[in-house]
Amino acid sequence: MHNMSDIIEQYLKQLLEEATDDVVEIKRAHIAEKFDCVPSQLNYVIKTRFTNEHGYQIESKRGGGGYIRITKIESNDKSAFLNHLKKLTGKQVSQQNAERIIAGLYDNELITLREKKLIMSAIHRDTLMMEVPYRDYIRANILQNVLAIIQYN
Amino acid sequence: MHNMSDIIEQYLKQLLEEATDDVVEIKRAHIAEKFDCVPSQLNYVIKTRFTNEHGYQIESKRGGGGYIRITKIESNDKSAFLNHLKKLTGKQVSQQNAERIIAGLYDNELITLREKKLIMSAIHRDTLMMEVPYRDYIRANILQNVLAIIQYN
DNA sequence: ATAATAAAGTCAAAGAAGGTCAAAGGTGGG
DNA sequence: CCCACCTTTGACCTTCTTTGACTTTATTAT
Repeated sequence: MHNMSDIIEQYLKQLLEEATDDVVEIKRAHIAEKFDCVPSQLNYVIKTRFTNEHGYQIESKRGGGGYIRITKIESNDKSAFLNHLKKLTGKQVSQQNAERIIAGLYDNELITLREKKLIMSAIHRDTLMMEVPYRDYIRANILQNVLAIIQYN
Repeated sequence: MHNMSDIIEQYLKQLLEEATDDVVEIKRAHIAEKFDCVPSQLNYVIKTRFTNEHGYQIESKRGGGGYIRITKIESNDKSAFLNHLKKLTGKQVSQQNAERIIAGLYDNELITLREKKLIMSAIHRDTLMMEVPYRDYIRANILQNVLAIIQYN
């Protein structure tokens, strides 16, 4: 792992693995101190690596006794998880969000590494070669198909 | 071995030999400094000597903690078949021909049934939702990517 | 209630890599 | 000697990360 953000990402994911209930609660300032970085770096890590699309849910509270709670979205119920991703995809989807969703599928072991690569390449803007918003519509089409196939195969 | 590019090529290949797992990760600026050349020369070396066709795969990341990762891929005889299919696909391809090619991949056990379904759905005219000839171009793009991924993964 | 304190959130600027492209500089075969 | 084809170089671009000043929200003490 190369940079602070990656290291913190790994650390948080490890905490999640150790947690029995897929929930982990942290103190932003505490983690920041542990890794000797500014607190807002935690927000960056969370915003770029623990999104809904990735299959995580974030809750937090400010003020005294504040916290950030990261919950891994229930993927035991594969169908529910896929429906969740279908909703996030909608009728149009950006490359960035699509990539997060696909990464989430892989992290949850719903697709193989090669499938991930195949799907990633199919929804890439260079492959689609057209302007937004059309691109985002086609991408959503492809991803919706993918999600349906994974759900029922 | 008289020019810089050849020397850097040799150097990188040596690093690959020393690596146990056929992967080597470099910092562009660092190598450039070591050989006293401009960083972009590394891009030149990689683009001309470490292509897919040469049997290498390149990944990279920008920003803090950025890197260039070179992976050596073992080339087997399925490569020839895939190259053949790449030629058949060309820059544009009809749904019918694409489906034949994909079926061929499955029949030759180069893809799984689910992968076949995923790819079929991605290149279907209902998914691409646009008129020929654009449809045939995008379809060819997708299929070319698919073929490359199968070839090198 | 209010004020003080304790968190977390936002956002934009600065920093750190790598990528692109075209012009300029070599080189070797015909 | 020329032309075609590498290589080398550098200016400029894009992407990702780090940092910090400022804001908002919740709790606690007066």
